[in-house]
Amino acid sequence: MAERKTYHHGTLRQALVDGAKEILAERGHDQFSLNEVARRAGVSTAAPYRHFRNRDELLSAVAEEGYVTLAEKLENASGLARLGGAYVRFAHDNPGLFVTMFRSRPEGAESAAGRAAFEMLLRATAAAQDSGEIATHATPEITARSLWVTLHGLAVLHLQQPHDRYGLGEEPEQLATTTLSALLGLKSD
Amino acid sequence: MAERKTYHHGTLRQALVDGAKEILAERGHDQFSLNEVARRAGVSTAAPYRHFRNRDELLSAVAEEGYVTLAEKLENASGLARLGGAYVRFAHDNPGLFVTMFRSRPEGAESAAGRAAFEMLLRATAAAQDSGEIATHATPEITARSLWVTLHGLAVLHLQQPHDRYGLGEEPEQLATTTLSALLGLKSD
DNA sequence: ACCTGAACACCGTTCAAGT
DNA sequence: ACCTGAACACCGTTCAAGT
Repeated sequence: MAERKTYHHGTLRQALVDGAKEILAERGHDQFSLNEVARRAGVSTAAPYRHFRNRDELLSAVAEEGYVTLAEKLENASGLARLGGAYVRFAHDNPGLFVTMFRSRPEGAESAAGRAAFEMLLRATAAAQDSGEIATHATPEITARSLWVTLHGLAVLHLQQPHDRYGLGEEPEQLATTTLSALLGLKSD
Repeated sequence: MAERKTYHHGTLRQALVDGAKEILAERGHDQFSLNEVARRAGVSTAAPYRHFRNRDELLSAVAEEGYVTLAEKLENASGLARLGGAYVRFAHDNPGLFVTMFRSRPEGAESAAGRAAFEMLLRATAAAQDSGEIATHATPEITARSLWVTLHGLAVLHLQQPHDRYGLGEEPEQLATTTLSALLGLKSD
């Protein structure tokens, strides 16, 4: 807990992560540049390499924070339909961050927050099965995983084709409700 | 239909498309380089710009051929489970091409082959509804779209996490069957 | 310990010039 | 009409050198 002093910057590492998030929000994942992150932080292009092994490792740190935020959003949603809506909403509101989260290769250990997000979906699935809201022979794990897969596909395709082409709706919440309803016969509320 | 002679190359345009496919298969979408395509074709890095406006337009041409191949694969599959298996199998066997297909922004007009692929899923969905194999209140269009979304999510997540983490299986066909069964109660055959 | 300055190989793209 | 050669701005990454 000793007070640390850094040469030019207080906490360059976090400044880089924050700057990366800014660029992702402004320009998207495809236009992300490590050199630009350094420029925004006011340091040389070599400076980030004191804190991250390479560009991908910085993006992994960004992704990890993204998973934490996503898990928070999901916590505030109850029920399968709202959970699904929150997932697609997150992707819709943070496209660059969302794409980054699912591009960064989780080497070995998996994100704890990412795991926590899945656990929420798992609990909601088990509850919906217990209450008879959804009827499936599959285990809660397999069912929840299948739902995750569906929500992820919905988010990904929505980011590429934001306009409504198949009557699923335009708004993230509507997309999730319509899709889950079509597959599971889930009630909208 | 006049015989055309090109300076150094017979049909550079197709050579570039083919070379791009090779690189995508060898190195994947992230490592794709337009300059390397030119190098492989034995032309200068400026030559591709006689045939494509830019890098993205070449990748769009590649994507279009990918949709044609995908539609062919789907044609040889009958029933929802086999269609789904063929979709995930295609992504599994051609990851670089698959990613390219869903990154290239369809400006205005949509791929005819991509539309044809969806039509096949739509017909299989309607048939499954008619036979009572699947029971859902939703229209065939919305149901088919929801299934497409699911298969796409399955393919995307499988490419990132090829190992079996949730008991859905390892093989593309198994993944599709397990997932569709969990959501729809679809019979494996 | 942390950052700079300068370099390297590479990228996408442009444009005058060659045939 | 089609391609080359050379240039431009930019990228990710490395490394000796500064403080």
